[in-house]
Amino acid sequence: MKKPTKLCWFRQDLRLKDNLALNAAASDSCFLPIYILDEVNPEKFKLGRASRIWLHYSLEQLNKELDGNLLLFKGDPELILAEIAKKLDISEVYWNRCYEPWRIARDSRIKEKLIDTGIKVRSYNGALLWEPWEIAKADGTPYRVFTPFYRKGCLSASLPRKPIARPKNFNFINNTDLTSANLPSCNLKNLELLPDLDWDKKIIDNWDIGEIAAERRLQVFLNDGINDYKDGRNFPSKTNVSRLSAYLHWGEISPNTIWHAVQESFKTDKIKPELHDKSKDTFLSEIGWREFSHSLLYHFPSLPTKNLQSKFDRFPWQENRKDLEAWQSGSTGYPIVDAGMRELWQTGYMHNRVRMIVGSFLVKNLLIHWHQGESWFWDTLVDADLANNSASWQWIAGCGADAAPYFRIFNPITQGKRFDPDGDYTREYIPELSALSDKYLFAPWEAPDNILEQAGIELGKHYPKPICDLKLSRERALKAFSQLKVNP
DNA sequence: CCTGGAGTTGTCCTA
DNA sequence: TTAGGACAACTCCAG
Repeated sequence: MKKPTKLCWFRQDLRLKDNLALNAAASDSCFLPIYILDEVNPEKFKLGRASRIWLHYSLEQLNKELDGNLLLFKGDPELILAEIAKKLDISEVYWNRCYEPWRIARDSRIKEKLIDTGIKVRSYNGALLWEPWEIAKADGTPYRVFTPFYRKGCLSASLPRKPIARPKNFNFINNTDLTSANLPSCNLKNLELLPDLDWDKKIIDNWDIGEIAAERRLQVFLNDGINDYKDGRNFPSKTNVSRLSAYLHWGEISPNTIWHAVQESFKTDKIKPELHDKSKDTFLSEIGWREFSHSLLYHFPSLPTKNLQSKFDRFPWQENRKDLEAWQSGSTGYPIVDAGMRELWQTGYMHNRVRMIVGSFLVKNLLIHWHQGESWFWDTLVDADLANNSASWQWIAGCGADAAPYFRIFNPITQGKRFDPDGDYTREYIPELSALSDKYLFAPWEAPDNILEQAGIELGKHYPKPICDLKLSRERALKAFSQLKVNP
């Protein structure tokens, strides 16, 4: 009699460490690890281009860690899993849960089907510190404000589970069985995840992708970044942010691993305890924001498409192709905005402080709908995440949960001066302005002609003139927002 | 049901 | 030069 085979379906948990589904599937007997690229079920939110690049290299790494035993498929998981189960006599199927509404629907369908055919199915929490349905107010309804969600909901709930070790060894299904089953698997190249243009080269130059790289990144952050996180995180040229977002999204590191590693690293550190504690708490609360976004998406599945505050449905957004393209390409004429948008295009990432600046600029100064920003970020960020992306765009637009008040309109000149005081970040991404002094760096149109000339800049030729007037666009936004008042 | 306090990240004007 | 208040009103949350 053949040994029963257990299947581990990798999804957004591309790691061996702290992977509950993997440990369950690989505990004994025969083990089959698979990944399925599903381009059938997601309707609106198919993977963006940057995400596809990241996924390509993540799968390559994961396959390496599994000694080349990861099977890849492309298509509808429901059909593929049924075929594998039938051909290989699969007895048990394991995965870690995902929380996008379309995945929840798909996975419950699949679970039901598999159980119907007599297969044992188990799913685990591998992506969140607390399940969205566990955190609720006393009356059972979900939180809509971050602070009570985090302090009362999360921190007073059970402590996050400690990470578990990776399985010691794998008993992969043998090759003869696999070959004779003739599964419709394909190689990495056939998944066609890489774009036609050379864009991916720039992106991978900036990142080491995969589980091992994620752990290294965490160590770098714990050694250098986190100590001055509270203040340093606001400065895009400093190295105080973790840059773990993409790894977290793809599950190359678990939030539990990060949470407990941070706690541990502070236990042993005796320098400047009060500052450290503030930095520690601030960083952990950012993990809390990730939990909050996922909770919002879970309880309000229309978060990616509909204003959480429906009074925003009558907001007078402007259609403006030209302005949108200027924003996307980093040619608005506002250096800190353009630096951010170019960082995004060149690296697949943007520093959080700058995300807020470019978001505020799009939504408030240009009055362009947050959907446009959301979808550009979705396409170009390596950390594109449905929950974080939609919750954050709604937040900056003012229509989200616990959102920024409407009068909070970032001034790109002030923000540039305050958070990039030496201009290092801005000059890195806008080299054509590098010879311009700090004084005019964030408002080059204010520089006298001779200063511009000395710096070798002709506005409108080497660098664009600003596409809108800050004062006027601010007033226009305030007026637009005032139309939403319930009792004018 | 009522009530009081509070709500990630800002800007601008005025004294 | 700098510190403090206005910018509005609303909803959320907990006691």
